[in-house]
Amino acid sequence: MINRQKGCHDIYGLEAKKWQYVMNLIDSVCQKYHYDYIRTPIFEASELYHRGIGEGTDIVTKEMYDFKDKGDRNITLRPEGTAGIVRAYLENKMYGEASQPTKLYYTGTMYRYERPQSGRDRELTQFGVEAIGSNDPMLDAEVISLAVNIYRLVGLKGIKVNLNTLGDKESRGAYRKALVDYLKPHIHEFCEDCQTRLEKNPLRILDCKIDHDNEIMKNVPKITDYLNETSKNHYQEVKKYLDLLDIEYVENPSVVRGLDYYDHTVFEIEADIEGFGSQNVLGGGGRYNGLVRELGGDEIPAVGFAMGLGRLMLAIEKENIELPIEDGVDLFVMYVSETEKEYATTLVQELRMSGFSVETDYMSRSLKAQFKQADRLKSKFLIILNDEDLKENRIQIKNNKTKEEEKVELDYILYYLDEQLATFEEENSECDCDCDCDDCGHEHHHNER
RNA sequence: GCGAAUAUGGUGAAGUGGUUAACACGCCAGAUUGUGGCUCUGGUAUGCGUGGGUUCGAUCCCCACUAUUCGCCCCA
Repeated sequence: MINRQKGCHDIYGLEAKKWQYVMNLIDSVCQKYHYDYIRTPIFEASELYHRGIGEGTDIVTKEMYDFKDKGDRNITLRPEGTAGIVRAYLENKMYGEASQPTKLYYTGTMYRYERPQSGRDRELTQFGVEAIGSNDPMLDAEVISLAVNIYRLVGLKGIKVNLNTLGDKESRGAYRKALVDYLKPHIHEFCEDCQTRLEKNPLRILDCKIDHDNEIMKNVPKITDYLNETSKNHYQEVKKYLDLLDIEYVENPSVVRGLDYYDHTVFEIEADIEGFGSQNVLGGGGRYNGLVRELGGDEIPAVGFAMGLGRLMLAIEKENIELPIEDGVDLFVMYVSETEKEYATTLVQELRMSGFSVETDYMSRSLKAQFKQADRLKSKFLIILNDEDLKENRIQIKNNKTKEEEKVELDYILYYLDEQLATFEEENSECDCDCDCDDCGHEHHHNER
């Protein structure tokens, strides 16, 4: 017996339906925001990530799935989406297209060699957007609002947006220097990791959980004091547009992000839900004005985010949100004799081609067991074939809710079923939630408790 | 990479150093000679993660390994 690999999952059944629902929601929201779908390869040249994500980052130093292919090329399974998208943007010269900025979205699996735990897998699915070619702060806000609105639309309540800015290169350099100067005399009091961070990536010390409560951290220099005019303005504008968009956020100077390519706006959206695991960041992103150049393009600004869909699913589960999932079938066709079975074969196909979702028996079940199976599948109507009826060119159709049965002439089956299903839907679509909304058409759902 | 917990049938889950390892769900059949969902009756399962050790005897005790889960680190 061969088992699934560590940190990977088989998604099927009800869970798979939930995924499909969320994916569809994402597609429709992105369409409204006018982001175009893009699909890039799951593996890329290793160098892309070394240059794109940053040589010193944890992802690159210890979490990448990389290997040599038969042609001796260094290959890496993508650990994140942005670098590949920017590569595609440059390679396909999207900057030359008439419509700018280039707004793209993707969903797909990413791979990181990590120790799995709640909310963290080796194969993870991310959804993300990238808007390349504009430095407009309104776009920063749009990207954040797109993420927030997706969480809102699935019905999540406990989300919190943490916002910060890293400033441009100049500001960040000045801040970095001030930070190192401030921390250096005390660094021996910090944890081992922070001691190495001081050299490699001092900003990361800000979100260290171990040293967070250290006295010294209370008076640590703030990035906001080191922003130059352009950086300060950009940040102010982003906040202005977020307010206009009615997106709540918390300014949190400890949000620094783990990938090197970020500058200016950075944000993280965390789950504020009881019982959620410690990996509570649902999504994050920001501006990365330096990345396109880093990967060989011109100086082209960009902004984006990514969210982990596995964590989103976890959040949906923890908040007991019931997604409006369609399951079950319209019709179950039952038969016993061989001639009935032959008729069932063609009837089932005809009904399916006419737009109904239809199931039948493949297990040589007794009639009784077929009734059970039909119930399990939540079949709305049952068709019970009978040689006697067939001789008289009619079939028996039973409403599985009211238990009413009717014999219907073969010529009228489609018409009859269309009509019956319509009234069935109507009778069973009454909203049983106790909300006060006017138009409870089940387009939305409610998770008030 | 580090730490902790767990490992019993299709599923959930009791339990014991010693004849046939509970119970529940599920599934199948019958009561109901072609109309189920409730009920009752019966049936079902090559099951104690793998490899060693202690013992007359191990699912139970010890060791190792593996896997899963949770946490650290880091990230989505």
